[in-house]
Amino acid sequence: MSRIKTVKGTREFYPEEMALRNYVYGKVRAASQSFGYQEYDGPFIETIDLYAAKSGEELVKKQSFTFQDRGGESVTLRPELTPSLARMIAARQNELAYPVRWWSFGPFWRYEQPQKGRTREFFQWNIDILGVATPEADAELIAVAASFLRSVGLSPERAVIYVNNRRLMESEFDALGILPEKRLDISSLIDRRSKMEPAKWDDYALEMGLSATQRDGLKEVLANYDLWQKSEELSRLFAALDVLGVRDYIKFDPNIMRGLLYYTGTVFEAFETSGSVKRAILGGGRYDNLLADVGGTPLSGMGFAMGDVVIGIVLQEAGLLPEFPLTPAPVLVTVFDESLLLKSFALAAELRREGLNVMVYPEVAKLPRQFKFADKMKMKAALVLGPDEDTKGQVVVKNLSSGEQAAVSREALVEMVRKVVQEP
RNA sequence: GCGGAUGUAGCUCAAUGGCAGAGCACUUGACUGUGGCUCAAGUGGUUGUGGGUUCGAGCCCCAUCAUCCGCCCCA
Repeated sequence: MSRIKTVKGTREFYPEEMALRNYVYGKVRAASQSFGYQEYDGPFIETIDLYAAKSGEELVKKQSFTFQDRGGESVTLRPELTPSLARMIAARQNELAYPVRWWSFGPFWRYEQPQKGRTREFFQWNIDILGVATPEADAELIAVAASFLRSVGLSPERAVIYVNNRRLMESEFDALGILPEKRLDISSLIDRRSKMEPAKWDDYALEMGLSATQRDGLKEVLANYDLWQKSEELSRLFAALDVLGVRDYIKFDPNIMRGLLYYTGTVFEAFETSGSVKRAILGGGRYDNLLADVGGTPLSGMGFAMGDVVIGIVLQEAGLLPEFPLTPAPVLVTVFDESLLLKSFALAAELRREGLNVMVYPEVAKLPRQFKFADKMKMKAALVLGPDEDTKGQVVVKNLSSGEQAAVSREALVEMVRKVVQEP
């Protein structure tokens, strides 16, 4: 059988996958809202200019979904949210109550090669605090991330948030005599270290223009896990994380750089420690020039993002997902025969008016078929309204887990159904 | 953009170059007012696609498409 295929890198959300997506969304919402963050969203399509200015044209042209609309304008399926956020903030820069705390969970598209943990269409949690530049604000946002990890069952033994500070690293680079224009190269050099063999990396560092002395000095810096003590920012950050109750998730790591240019202070990334996914679960940092490209006055902010794909795999592999009900309705009203069809419908309606989620079999069918349906849907109760019950004003309520059943009067029915449904 | 692997039933996978199979799922029955468990029977295939080698190809060769894994990149 030939089917029309899906677009490369997209996913279909069957009810099971939709339940997972909504589960993550729910945990994201709970973590965000418990710290007072407001939900917002931007457009899903934007002009390409919005990204070209900030992210660099190469990246946008090669790795985004861009096309001409019927009016001839180049539009892009959004690859990230930050530029839209910047524009939205700039438009109301003087009216907003600072600090602004905003979060979002929505779809994004990137034209990349799909592989484990990476699709071309994905959902991403974005959360930012704007208009305040203290280490304590950084700590709060990291605490949101940690709260989320805890809420989905990822304990500090399983997930770690690695923290570093760009300013600290830059002063270390300066001390080694590394010129400011080399910083970007050095960042990618550091990022690449874990992926290369030590000897090769040593050579590579020289190719990047470091002297042997500088390289060895850099290696010392990268191995110094007490380096944070030299940074007042990091000391304050860790003190705040401590009282926020999430210090157990945090590790200082001078190797965390987050390649991008625009981070200026705290940077962090969360990883799952034991599983097969090597990619970061989430990551972010502090930036100082959010509104520079969209016409506002500079505003400092701190934010992070988390895609739904990696966290989904991590939770699945760790066995941390709860069992999602297949159907929101735990009760099936069966249909005995043609003459009782509408009475079953009426019975279902009556139960719904009592606030119960109820399905009714929508046609006359053999009872085994109807019970099999209820079973496959993992429903908790099946009701039978046959000729005998109809005459006596009763309904049979069957508990599908235990197999027990009883005929009950219409007056006692709702209570009985509630009782069966509420059993674990 | 580069490299590696894999495409066989709805799903997961078998099958020395020689009759295309199993498990699960599905349908029916054992069971005419009741699901799960068990048993029995049954449906289901252009072996991704196009060429080639061969008496004979799921298997070998070439091309192509797709998927997966990794590299690059990762806002």
